[in-house]
Amino acid sequence: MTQIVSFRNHSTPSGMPPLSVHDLRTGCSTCSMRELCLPVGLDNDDMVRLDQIIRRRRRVPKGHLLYRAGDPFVSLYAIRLGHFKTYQTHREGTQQITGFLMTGEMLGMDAISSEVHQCDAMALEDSEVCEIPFSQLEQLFSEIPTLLRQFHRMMSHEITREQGVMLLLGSMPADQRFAAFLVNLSSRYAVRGFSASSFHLRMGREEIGNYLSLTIESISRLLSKFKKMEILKVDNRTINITDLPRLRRVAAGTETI
Amino acid sequence: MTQIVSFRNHSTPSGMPPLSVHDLRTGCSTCSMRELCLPVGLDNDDMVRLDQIIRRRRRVPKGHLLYRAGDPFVSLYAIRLGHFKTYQTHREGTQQITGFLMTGEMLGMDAISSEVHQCDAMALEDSEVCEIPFSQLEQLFSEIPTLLRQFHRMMSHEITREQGVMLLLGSMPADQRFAAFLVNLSSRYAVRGFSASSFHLRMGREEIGNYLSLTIESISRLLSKFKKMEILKVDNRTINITDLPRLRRVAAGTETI
DNA sequence: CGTGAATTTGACCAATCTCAAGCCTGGTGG
DNA sequence: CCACCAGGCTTGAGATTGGTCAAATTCACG
Repeated sequence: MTQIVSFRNHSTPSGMPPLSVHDLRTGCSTCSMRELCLPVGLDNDDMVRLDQIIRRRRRVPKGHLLYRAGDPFVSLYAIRLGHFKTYQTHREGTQQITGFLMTGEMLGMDAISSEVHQCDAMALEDSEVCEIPFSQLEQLFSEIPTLLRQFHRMMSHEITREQGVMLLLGSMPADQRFAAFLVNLSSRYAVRGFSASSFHLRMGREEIGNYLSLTIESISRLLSKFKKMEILKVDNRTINITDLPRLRRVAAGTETI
Repeated sequence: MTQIVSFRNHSTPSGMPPLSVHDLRTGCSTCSMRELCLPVGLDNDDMVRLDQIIRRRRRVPKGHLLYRAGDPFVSLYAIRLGHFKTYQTHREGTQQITGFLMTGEMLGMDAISSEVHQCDAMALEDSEVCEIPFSQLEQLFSEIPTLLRQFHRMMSHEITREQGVMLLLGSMPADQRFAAFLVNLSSRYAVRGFSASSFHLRMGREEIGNYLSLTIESISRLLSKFKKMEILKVDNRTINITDLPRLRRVAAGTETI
């Protein structure tokens, strides 16, 4: 692992072509399940069956909840378009964000065990998801072994991702955490065919701080520090990484500030 | 969730009878996979097929590695007896412990996605595991749907557990973290039919500190503090919880110290 | 332009770490 | 059986990172 932290890594196996704008417009082709099956030799019949299940779409406007903690678990959701955050709520009020998810990533896997959703999932912008009824998916597993295998990879990948966050929260100082966060976003946008160096933050400083267990003030100070170091330019929520290699070194702890 | 933190929760669905000493002596009956299938109506035939796969046992002496990061992923392991820790290694030297596992719990699920183990697994005492070759398990999935469903629950449960640790590392002060750690151990021993109030720590202060992202000194001070508060008694690595309700309140943050 | 929310910046504070010393404890050899 | 040693643990004092509080600034948007 050259990159120690891997927040929510893209769910796409490496080697997969990045999504094109065309993909974003046609059917459910950005759904994780479908994506994941393309490179592993599902035949056309299988694809059709998969599509029959995941065809249902649902729009979620900015700020609205896709599901909330306590809801019965019925479906997994693959993000077709947009961004989400997942968070758990403590005692009245305090929330802890457990992940930021983008196009092609999957929501709801943590609910399989208890059959109840463990967190809220909120759209950070107007978004659209594919609903995948889990019981139907399970049926399909028996018919399409490849699909099952990919599903296992996704679950396992989520476990690995969370271990990365544990590592980050557990043993990185603030600057390293934040750098790792930015590097992670950058890679995930790159995989999706967007710029790795310039992107728009869909979440506010407060949400970033919450996720990284830092205060909003710390995030702000770190942004200023990175700006001064000429690692990046900031225009409100637009980030422009001017020295990605250095940012990576900061994230890795190789370069102390 | 009354108990906010759920480190490595027991993998047994609630309502399952705790393991008896008898269980510990007969065959592979403590393997997670087997355990998990008992209450969900696997018939005898299925059970036999499962046993054929998981029959292979392996002893791991204290301090030895079951697998190490980078090893190719071949099997999952269910702990038959003993305790393990899993940890990732940073740059030369530093390690971050990601979990402590006990009898009946499963190791290796994080390796499915990459087909390479992501962490080292070391025995904290002389231990014994059942080896479950994953490819054979996959074959069995198609024959025994119930088994597959249980497997998904286990994966999902691991995701939930890690979210709990994220919550813990992200938003709890030191005393709360350590209390949560002890409450968690206590519950897991209770489920296994051991005393909830008195148990032996298999890991040193340093390992606890590493897991909770606290220094060894902090752990030591917290032990002293809890002793003074008459929440517990400590004799070396033997913990005796004298006021579990209060410890729970500290863990929950209800009772500030 | 005006208004409230989000962000930035500064000064100070507190939780936790670091460093350093001393203390048990269990194992070993005389 | 006892003394000694090494490793792990405890305790104290001071340093640091990141948090808190407060004020100033900028931005989004009507």
